[in-house]
This record gives sequence, C-alpha cells and structure tokens, in this order.
Amino acid sequence: MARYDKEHKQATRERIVATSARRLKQDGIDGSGVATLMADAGLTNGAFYAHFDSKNDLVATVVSHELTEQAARIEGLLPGMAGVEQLVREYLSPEHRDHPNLGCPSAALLDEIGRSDDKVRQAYTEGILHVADLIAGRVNSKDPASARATTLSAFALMAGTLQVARAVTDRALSDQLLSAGVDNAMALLAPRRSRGRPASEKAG
Amino acid sequence: MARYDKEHKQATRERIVATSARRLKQDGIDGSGVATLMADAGLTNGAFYAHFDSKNDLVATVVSHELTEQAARIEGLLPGMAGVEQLVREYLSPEHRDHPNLGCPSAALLDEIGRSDDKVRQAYTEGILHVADLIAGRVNSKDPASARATTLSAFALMAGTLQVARAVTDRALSDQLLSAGVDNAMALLAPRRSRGRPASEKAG
DNA sequence: TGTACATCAGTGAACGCGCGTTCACTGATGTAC
DNA sequence: TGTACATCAGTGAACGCGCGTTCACTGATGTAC
Repeated sequence: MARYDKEHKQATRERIVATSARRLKQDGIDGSGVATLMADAGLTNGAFYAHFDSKNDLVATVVSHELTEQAARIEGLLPGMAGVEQLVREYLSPEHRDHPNLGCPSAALLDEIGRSDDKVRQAYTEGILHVADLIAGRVNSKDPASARATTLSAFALMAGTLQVARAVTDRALSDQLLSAGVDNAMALLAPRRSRGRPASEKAG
Repeated sequence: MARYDKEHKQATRERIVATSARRLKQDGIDGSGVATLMADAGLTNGAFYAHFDSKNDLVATVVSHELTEQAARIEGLLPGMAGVEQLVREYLSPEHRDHPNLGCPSAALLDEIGRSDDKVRQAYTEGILHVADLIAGRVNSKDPASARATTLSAFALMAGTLQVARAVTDRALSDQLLSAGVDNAMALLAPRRSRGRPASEKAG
C-alpha cells in the first residue's frame, strides 16, 4: 500500500506517537517493546523504522509531544491562581493516580527518563521548562525571578506524591498523601502572608 | 563447594542484596538482568535461585533492605530539626544527584516500583512509612497527627526534585532545582510562624 | 473512461542477543570413623 | 592424625521467549497515457 495522500504517513506517525505514549506510561520505557508499541497502533514491527530512527527516537518524540500537550492543557485552565489550584487538584486526584496511561509522563516515567540518553533528556528539559514557565506566569510571587524555581519544586512535590501514591499498597494512606499533597503544593505556590498554621494541617 | 559454616550462605545472600541494590538503582529494575546482578556479586546466574524465589523476590528484598538502611542513617543524624536539615541538604546535594547507585531507592526507582507486583509495593509501603515516621518524630508540628502527611509531602518533593535534577540536561538548572528544593522542603517541615516571604525566594 | 505502471507504506521473517528460569552436574568442605 | 564420604553452594548449558533492528518483499494507491 502506498502513494497515499501526503498526510497519510504523517497521520500514521502521529497515531504511533499517541498510542505509544499510553503504552510507555503504562508499562514503562524498558517495559514496552517495539512490536507491542506498533501493535497498539494497528501495525507490525517492521514498519517502525520507516517512522523513527530508533526506539529512543520515538521515546524522545513522545516525551516532547506529551509535554506540549500538557502545556496546552494548562493554557486552557481557569485564569490566574484559580487555574493553578484546579491543576493541582486534578493532578493529585485518585483518577490521575489510577490511570497512569492517560496521565502525566513525569509521574509515570521520570526515573527512567533520567537514565535515558541525551536526546530524551533534552526533550524533557525543554518540555518541562515550558510547562513550568506557563504555571509560574500565573503564580503571584513577590519575587518573579524565583517563581520558576518555586513552581518546579511544587511540580516535583506533585509528581513525587503521585509516584508514592501509586507505589503504596494502602489505599487509605494513598488517598491521604494526595490530599496532603494538594495543601502542601498550594502552600508553596500561594503562600499566605500570615499563615498561623501550615496548610498541611487541614489534611488530617 | 559446600558444607560451609552456617553463616556462609547467609553472607552470600547479603552480598547479592548489597551489590544488586547498587545495580538496580543505577540501571533500573527492568534494566538489570539476573545474570548481571549475580556477576556483580561474583557469582553465575544459576546460583540465583538458591537464594531467591524470583527476580521479584530479590527486588522486594532489596527495597526493604534499602529503606531499613535509610532508617538507620536517619537515626544517626544530629538530634531534632538540625538532623532534618542535615538530611535535606545531603539528600538534595549534587553528590546524591550524581551517584544514584549509592543513593535513595525512591529517587532511583519509584515509578518502576509503582509498576511492580504486590510484594515489592508492600515492602516499599512498610519501609517508607517507617522512614517517614522517624522523620516526623523530629518535626515540631503543632498538630502531630498531620506530621506524617507533611513529612511524606516533603519527602515526595525531595525525591521528585532529585529525579527532575537527574533528568534535565542543563547543569545550572539542575543545581538551582536542588537549591530551591532545600528551601521549599524546609518550608514544609519547619514553617516559620511569621514568614514574610516564601523560603523559596532565598534560592534566586 | 480504461489500463499499465511506478511508488512506497506496511509486512513478516530473520538477525544476534539477553531475558528469567531450570537443572544435571561439580567439587571444596566439615564430619564420621 | 588420616581417610572416605555425604553435603550442598555454586556452575554453566539449556529452555522458550521477547528484545531492537534489518531487509527482501507485497500490494493498494495515484498518475500517465
């Protein structure tokens, strides 16, 4: 089959990226084989190398694509801090915890990305900075220069919390972690001038 | 070779656990083969099943052992909050970032643990609660009931920060993340009554 | 409108290799005499 | 003290399988006439 319209191959490539994103987030990078990734897209393994140089090339593409999608989603939130709170609550929700394949690539893959080659890590670096700056732009900080660092700390708290929430076998504990995570992430992102008590105390 | 003193096999098993911990944290769970794990301990693949039921059994043992060691290290810190600050600074140091094989198993393996079977996740759950409670005991919180949740949030921030610091290719950014992480982790663990500004602002 | 053809996206078998696990065997050891 | 032996920790080859990657081939398509 060939000589399709010009968009055909591009569409196939995008389908591979979309279905691979789900598979990679569900089973991990090392846990997802090329044959499986292609089968998810309704293709056989041999066609893979007509679209990507290597599995690493696909992973880098997926990472970049996922973070771009994440950025787009952030731009669609409620304006200002209301959107940030919405984001934090959705991120640290039982639904997100229970569906890694549809969720944040950082929460699902961060330690494997850290062990990946430069192309993947480069894609991650660019993507996460874009996402962080979009969020930082909403955070009303007295010192805008530190907004990015604070945002990334809050993001690390959120991704780490989701990972722990997925790793523990105790469901009640997991729910508590998510709930406390919301308060503590918001405490970092929206510190109140006179906080008589840490926001986390509201969690108990 | 056999009929050694009773401690011989036990010593070998402990050696496998120790060298496997390093390898697993360096190359990941899926990235470490049984043959490699045994070679690291100076043995051949066949001997593995005299010591463990399965690779999963080893991973669960390693996770449990690592978290027990981490707990022991916490008990050896300076007393009280001084020890907590010492822990946070050592955890979020460039040295820790640059040597995952010698570092925290959560930072190295958390998302893979989340995809592991129940035995591994059970070992993680017990271990991390022990560690968290040791730290929580040092945190002077007005509401001790929330100390565990706050501690786990701070821990998630720390593990997440280390993962991001390892994933990004920009060294200066990575250093900034670690530095801001120290301030923000401490802000959660030791909130000041009248904080005129978020601790993160000291990072810039 | 009908037919011959060049294109090339996708197929599927094969490459060498490492995976987790099994198992018949080895040989250094501590024990029994 | 010296020798024969039972033990069993460890060896290394083999199992079937999936890995990432390569490649000769297929056949539906759009185009040219």
